[in-house]
Amino acid sequence: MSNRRAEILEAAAFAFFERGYAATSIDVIIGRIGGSKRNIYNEFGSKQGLFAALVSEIADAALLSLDHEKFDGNLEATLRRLGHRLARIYLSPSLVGVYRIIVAEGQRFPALAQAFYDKGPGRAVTRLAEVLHNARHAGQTNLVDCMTAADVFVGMLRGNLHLNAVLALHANPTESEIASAVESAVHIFLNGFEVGRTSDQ
Amino acid sequence: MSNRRAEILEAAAFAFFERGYAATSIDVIIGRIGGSKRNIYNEFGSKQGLFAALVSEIADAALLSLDHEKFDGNLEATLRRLGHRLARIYLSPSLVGVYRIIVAEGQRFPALAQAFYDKGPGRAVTRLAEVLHNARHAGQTNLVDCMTAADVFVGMLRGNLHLNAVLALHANPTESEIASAVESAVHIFLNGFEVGRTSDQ
DNA sequence: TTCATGCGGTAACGTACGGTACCTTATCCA
DNA sequence: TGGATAAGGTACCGTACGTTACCGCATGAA
Repeated sequence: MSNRRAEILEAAAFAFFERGYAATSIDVIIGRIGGSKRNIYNEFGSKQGLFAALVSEIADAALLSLDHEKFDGNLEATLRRLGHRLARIYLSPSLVGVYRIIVAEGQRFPALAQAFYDKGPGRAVTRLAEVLHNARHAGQTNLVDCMTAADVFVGMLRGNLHLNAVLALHANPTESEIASAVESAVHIFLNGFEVGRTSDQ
Repeated sequence: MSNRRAEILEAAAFAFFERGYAATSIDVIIGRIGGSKRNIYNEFGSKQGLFAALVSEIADAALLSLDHEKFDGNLEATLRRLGHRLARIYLSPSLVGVYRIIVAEGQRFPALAQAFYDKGPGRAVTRLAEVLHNARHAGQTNLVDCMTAADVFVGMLRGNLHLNAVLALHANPTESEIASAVESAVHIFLNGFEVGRTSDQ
């Protein structure tokens, strides 16, 4: 894991995220950090190999922090905490960038799309399903289909702010926007939209 | 609105959806339907112009059917019907195709991304907010923030199946998968996940 | 010190792209 | 029927890309 390798990956991320996969040239990437294209071809073999390494690295690193999430005895608090973390991950520039390109190139690189899903959203769903499973064992819920429930919750979180981020319609959601989106998701997930809703405005 | 124009747009859609914007050449598009590149450049001016026309047309046509949706006195039934229609729209190959490319190119064509959102997801949210507003006037609900509620509901629907479709991980969701996703979304939106949940399995 | 080995830089190759100049052909009005 | 006008086809231009051949240079062993 040389330093040069990391340097190349960082420059590649910057370039790919800015211009997309097809529109980014090896020359531009190497132009950012100096040196020659041989650096890239010696290390990654091809443009495709460089991109695959980048996707793998970013998706893996982004979701890693979720693995330490545990059910702490309070389902609502756990959902809120996990939701916050997940929302922040999904809105992080690097994951949004990878998402954009994977979406565009998924059909041409099916293995990459699958790997991205497994390391990213798939892992989030699995992790949440485990949390819900533990909560059921602790008597905090009696829902049976933990996997579907996790799917829905993760989908809600992604739906709220992710589309805007992905389409680059708004620069950055504020902290309070994120908090409010997570709050809505948790509340609806547990109670539905109306029941016990704090009537704002 | 000549026939030739429609023919070009259809071929362009096919090519763009298959290979992405940057990787699709004018030659390939015209190769599908015969003739010469002058047809495209006379009608659309540039590759960008062709793509913009395509996005506008597809996003506009896809969401058009939503404009006839009305609140019919039963909120749950209305949500279910609107949800079904929306899910089908979001999963339609043409909208998935446009979404893929818009996501990838949104940063370089901000106006296109905005237009896509306004004609697509934005219109869906607005339409649903109106339905909820009417439902409130009819006494079927007392929720106050119709816009946020609509946002969440649309997000839930998108979250469930859309990601899989967009990443091309599964060929086509079955009718029953769509129905079950809509059912989950409606149920959770109204009641939360557990309350009164039909215990499947 | 010498020689082998492998990496880094340069320059180029072959290809393919978006766009256009130019010529041909069809269409339409008088 | 004849002439003008627009559209279609062909061939090409300049450019830029991914990749590689080739060469110099540093490094480490003997």
